Amino acid sequence: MTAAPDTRPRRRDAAKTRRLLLEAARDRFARDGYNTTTLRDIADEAGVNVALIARYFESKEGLFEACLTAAVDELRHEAGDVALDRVPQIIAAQVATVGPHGPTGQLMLLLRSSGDERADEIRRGVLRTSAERLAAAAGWRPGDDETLLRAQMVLAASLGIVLLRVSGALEPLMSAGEEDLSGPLGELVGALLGR
Amino acid sequence: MTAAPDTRPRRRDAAKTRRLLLEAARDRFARDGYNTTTLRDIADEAGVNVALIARYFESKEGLFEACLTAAVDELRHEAGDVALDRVPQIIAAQVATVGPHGPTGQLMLLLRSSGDERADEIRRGVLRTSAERLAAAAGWRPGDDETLLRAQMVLAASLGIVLLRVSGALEPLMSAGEEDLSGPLGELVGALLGR
DNA sequence: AGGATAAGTAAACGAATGTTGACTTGAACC
DNA sequence: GGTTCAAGTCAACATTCGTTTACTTATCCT
Repeated sequence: MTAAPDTRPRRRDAAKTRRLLLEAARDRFARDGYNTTTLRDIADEAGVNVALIARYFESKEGLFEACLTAAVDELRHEAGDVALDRVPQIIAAQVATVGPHGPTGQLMLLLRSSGDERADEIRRGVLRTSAERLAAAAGWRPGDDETLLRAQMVLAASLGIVLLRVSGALEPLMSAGEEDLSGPLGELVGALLGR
Repeated sequence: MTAAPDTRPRRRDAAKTRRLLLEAARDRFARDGYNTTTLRDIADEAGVNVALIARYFESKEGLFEACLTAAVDELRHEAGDVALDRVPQIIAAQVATVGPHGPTGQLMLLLRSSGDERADEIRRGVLRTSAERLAAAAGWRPGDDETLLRAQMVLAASLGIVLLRVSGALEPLMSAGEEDLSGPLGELVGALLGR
């Protein structure tokens, strides 16, 4: 019997607690912002000790940075090059799945400033490449500032909708489903990045 | 010589320092959010002593609430009932004047949560009536959820653009002027609340 | 079985923050 | 001029937060 990977749940599992911390941190950071969220809140929500954050993520900024890069990976995985007419559906799906207590609040992380220079750098990079990918779907070539501006406005609109949904308590926007959003979003994208 | 109101600058002027504190607080709250901003920062920026905040505004939450109501008054003053085709210009003007160090960051206050229940109540009220006024310009009547949803999406888009301009460092969106924004905004509004 | 090592815990530190109270100073009024 | 009271200052408080340190306990290896 050679080395079969042990799949039994271990009472002490570094990878698991690290993952629990990361998930809890993403939820809290996305919902409440960087400065409002305390490490003790995160640790409690993950059910582990506060000191473990320092062990696994060095510091609070390190944890936030890990949240950002994790979100970046998921987003990158999700969307490659897409056709323009599928953009509204994708945005609607992303926006709709972000409820006040929803699981996928990655988008919100892009708006939550930490003050940390490196985290801000990552954040800017994600926003910039997202806008460029969006613009590219509308036939953007480097130098075409008008199209890029419009793509950034689409991105800004999407983020604004997410923000109001998670923290705004505006009806009917908050409880609107993907099917309610995709229509108006389609017209919005069509108007800005036009057919 | 009867009681002519004394217009000479007084070395000690309660109303003036109160105003200085309020302006400094609005700038910092709008730019950095509630929890990130410290009372000592605000007092330093206003050039007065920290303890005066407690005297004039009771507490930090009281100060934030004062900022919100002040912003509400200005916004209410600014826009009564307007025709739909003038909406994009108004939004563009509001959005354009909000630079990273600009003076009028009232809109951002609507997104900065304080956690305080009464402040959140005010915030929700402003957002709700703004959306309804916007919807009314597009012929909305109570019960018409589709139009209201679209008006809220316009509002969300505007706030998202402001947010990315003040904290995003996205070019060309950040340095776009009112004349660059009014065109695309017009198409956005037209598409969502459209004729 | 027994030690070695990683995983987890508990408690405390220093710094920063909101808030409070006593004190000082300037201006208005007699 | 002297009194009075608001306007402004100073210093300290109790908490909270991020972080560190020393300690305990479970799991793996020989």
